[in-house]
Amino acid sequence: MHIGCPVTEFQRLISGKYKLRIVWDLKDGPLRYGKLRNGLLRGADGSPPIAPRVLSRELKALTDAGLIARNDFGTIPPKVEYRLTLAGRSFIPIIASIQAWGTRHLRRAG
Amino acid sequence: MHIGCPVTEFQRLISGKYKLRIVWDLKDGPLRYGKLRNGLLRGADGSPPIAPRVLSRELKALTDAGLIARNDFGTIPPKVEYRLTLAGRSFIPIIASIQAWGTRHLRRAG
DNA sequence: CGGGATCCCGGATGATACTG
DNA sequence: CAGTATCATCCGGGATCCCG
Repeated sequence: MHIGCPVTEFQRLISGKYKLRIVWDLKDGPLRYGKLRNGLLRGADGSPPIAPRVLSRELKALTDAGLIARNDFGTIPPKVEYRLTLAGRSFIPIIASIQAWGTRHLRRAG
Repeated sequence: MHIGCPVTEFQRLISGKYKLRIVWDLKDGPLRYGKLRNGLLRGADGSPPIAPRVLSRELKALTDAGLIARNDFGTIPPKVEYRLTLAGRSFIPIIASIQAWGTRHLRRAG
């Protein structure tokens, strides 16, 4: 596949409702699937909880993209950790900018 | 509507295949609909050209979001310009970071 | 506990034709 | 020139069930 424009590619890369949030939530260290899931639940303002399929899907996409890495401990019961790769970590400042920008310019409508 | 997390809100805001590109392409000054359209065509690597409906839709969304402004000259033939608002302009550095990051980490596969 | 398999739905995207 | 109307389609997202 061709890459025409890095911006457009980025668009595709983070397409997915929770991708940025996932990367962001991993900034302080590895998290297990369940923890990640619970973190994404925040906003009990009526927003539906994330479906396992969706979280799984986005985690896989981010892993394939090289932003995060999967650590399967292979135990019973299962334990799987996700952590940022170097590429993923290098992206954190940008999300921070986004967050700052959003806080200033997306100030709630209601 | 509630805003849980600025990052998630941002996700929603730029959801749309070309939104970031549109903002980015406007950074050097206002552009007319057709110019914008042609600019988005780049990447004649087989990627389908943007459908008028889609461009129109994204422009409206960005306008509603307050990132760009629409200037209708009301002439025949029609002339409509789009330009960044202050909020939109303040977002340019972030897209620049994204571009820089993408150039470093999304290095083309082919 | 961490998902995979399956089914469903709505919205986003795309192609084409048409108009003020 | 700058869109809108219309129709077809694809895909992301959600819900549920189940298994190792």
